[in-house]
Order: sequence, then C-alpha cells, then structure tokens
Amino acid sequence: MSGLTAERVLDVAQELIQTRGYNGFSFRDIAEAIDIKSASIHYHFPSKGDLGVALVARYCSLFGEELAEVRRRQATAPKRLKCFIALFRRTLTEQRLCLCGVLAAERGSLPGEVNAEVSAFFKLCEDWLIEVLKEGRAAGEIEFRGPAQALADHLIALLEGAMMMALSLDDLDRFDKAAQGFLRILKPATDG
Amino acid sequence: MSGLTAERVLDVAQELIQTRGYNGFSFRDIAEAIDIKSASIHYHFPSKGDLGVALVARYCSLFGEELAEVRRRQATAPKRLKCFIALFRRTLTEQRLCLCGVLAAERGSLPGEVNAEVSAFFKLCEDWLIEVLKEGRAAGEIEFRGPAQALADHLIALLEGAMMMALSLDDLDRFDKAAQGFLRILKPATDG
DNA sequence: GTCTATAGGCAGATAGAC
DNA sequence: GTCTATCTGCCTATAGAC
Repeated sequence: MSGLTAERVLDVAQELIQTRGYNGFSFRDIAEAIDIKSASIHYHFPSKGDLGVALVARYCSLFGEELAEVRRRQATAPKRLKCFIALFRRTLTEQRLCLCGVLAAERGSLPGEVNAEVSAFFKLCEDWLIEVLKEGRAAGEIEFRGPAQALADHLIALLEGAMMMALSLDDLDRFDKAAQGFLRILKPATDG
Repeated sequence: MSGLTAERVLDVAQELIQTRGYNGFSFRDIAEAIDIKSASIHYHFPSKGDLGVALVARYCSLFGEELAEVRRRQATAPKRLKCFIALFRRTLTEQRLCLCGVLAAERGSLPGEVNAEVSAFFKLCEDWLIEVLKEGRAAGEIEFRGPAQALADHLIALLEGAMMMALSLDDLDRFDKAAQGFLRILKPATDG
C-alpha cells in the first residue's frame, strides 16, 4: 500500500504548491490533509527536496502522456493547439496555476534538482509544440513565418502568464481571450 | 535618516522576492544584507505583510512613472510598446523576475492586501497598454482586430511568462524572440 | 508503514535599554 | 532608530517503538 499513500502525498503537495508556492506549505499541511502524521511522509520522501523532485517528475510524465494522447486523437495543428491550451485551462478552472510556472517563479530558493525538472517541463512542451507547428505549416493548416521555436515559446509563455494574471485579477475570461488571440495569429483558413 | 534605511530595506526585499519568492526570504536575510539587526526592520515595517504592501506599492508607483515617461518621450505605438517590453527586459537582464509575477504565483499564501496591490499592478499595465494600442490603431501605426484589452493582456501575460521561461531555461534570447513575435502581430508598416 | 517524541534551527515579532 | 535579549511557534528531520 506504500504507493497509494505516496500518491496522495503528491496530490496534496501539488495542489498546495499550485496555490501557495513551494515555500508556502509544510509537511504538516500535507499530513493533516490526508490524516497521517508528518513524520510518516519522510518515510516516502526523506526530504522536502525529494518530494519536490518526485512531484515535478510525475507532473512531466503525466503531461507528456497527455500530449502524446492529443497527438494521436487530433489530426490537425489547430485542433492540437486548442487541446494544448485546454490542458492549461483545466488547471486554471480548478483555481490553480501551472506547477512549473509557480516553481519557476521561486527558482532561487529551490533545490537545484527541482529546478532541473522544471526546465525539463518547459522543454517537453516546447518540443511537442515545435513538432505540431512544423507539421501544421507543412500541411497548410496554419501559417507563420520564422522559426517554430519562437512561436512555441510564445504560446507557453503566454499561457503561463495568462494563468497568473487571470487568477490575480479573478477573471478567467482574460485567459480565454489571450489564448484566442494567439490562435488568430496562425490565420487558419479552417477553424477546427 | 529613517527614509534611507526603509528604502534600502525595500531594495533588498525586492531583489530577494524577485529571485526567491515572498516565502523564500526572511527579515534576517535583509538585515544581513544591509548590516543591521532584523529587529530594526520591524521599526520601519511592523510586519512582513506591511513590508510586502509597501514594496509592491512602491513598485507600482515607480512603474507608473516610467510608463508616463515613455508616453511623453515616444510618439508612436510601436516605439512605446518596445519601451514597455524593454522595462521588463531590464529586470530580466538582472536575472530577476517581475516582482508582481512572482507574487501572483504565490497568491494563496500572501496577505490579502499584498494580493490587492499585485492586481493593481496588472491593471496599471493593462490600462496603459489599452490606451497606447487604441491611439496607435487610430493613428494607423499598428493594426489589430478586436478589443484592445485582449491584446494588452496578451502582451503582459507573454512578458511575465517569457521571463520565467527564459530564466528557467537560462536563455534570455527566448524572451527577446517571444517579444519580437508579438510586435509582428501588429503588422506595423513603419518599424520604429 | 505509521506512530510518538524530540532534536535543532529559524521564522516573525515584541520589550526595553541606549 | 538601532540595539540586545527573548518569546513563541513552526519548520525539517531523525530515532526508535509498534
């Protein structure tokens, strides 16, 4: 049953970081949420840094699987991009920020291994988007000039920032409008 | 001489938050940086929340002045927008994030008054951009469809997110490329 | 695997001398 | 205004019983 408790710990830790930040929660917060003692958490994750690394690694893994799934189920670039945006929007709907966006903001106070995992998340997103953008352009589904990487980074940065702004201003509609603005850049004749 | 120490406290606090986050620094960190005792800081700012509020208020005030200055010295929308972007780029050059971007990420663990000041910062930026965009469109300096607010939010979110991504991936060039991508959207015939 | 108990340190904050 | 001294509480982490 070890795996189950560990997963519950990670679930709570993720929610706490997404709303309060890495330095804004404690092992006791997690312990109380799942009704165990904080010492028990150290059995699963010896240090807070270990917990952080495991958490972001899981986040990357799950997100990577979802991106692969989107690629399988959606055939065109506009549809794939909308699904990409929807993944972030889903988190925002829960009144949470992107785990890695929050951690990137606290970079200077985090263990180096956590920062490395966060960087890996951004690269994961970037690589997926670059491929989707290139294929979409080759297929004539979308139009854009210049390197796909610049556009991929544009979208990731836009979504990360828009989530923070939307929650800060308590207006999730601002996120949707900003995302729509991005899709318009690509001038798709067909709008999936 | 009270004002001088208070300013130094705010300077250090700002740098610490921009790199480590609100929950990632202590009064002792500030005290050591300016060679006083942490108890002395409480004379200027009774609580950490007071310090946070004063800090963001000063940040908004200074930023507002700089935006007004840009408006006075730059006559066209493309030039004004480039200056707006340059203000964020300046912070990034110092290897720091936007103070309010970081605080927005930690929203759930901050005093409500701090969150209110952070929201005010985003509104300040948004209002300035909306006016610049509308004037620029009326003057034919830039082109875009739809409400100016959506585009204003797009730029703010893009810059906030691009700063985090650039620092996380240790590649400030990604910020510049993303910003250039935004300016291209506006299709200015004249490129200030 | 989870518990109790506790170590050891650091946090924000206050009192009162100077 | 800044200091010393100190309070109280929370933090991460460990030891050892069950």
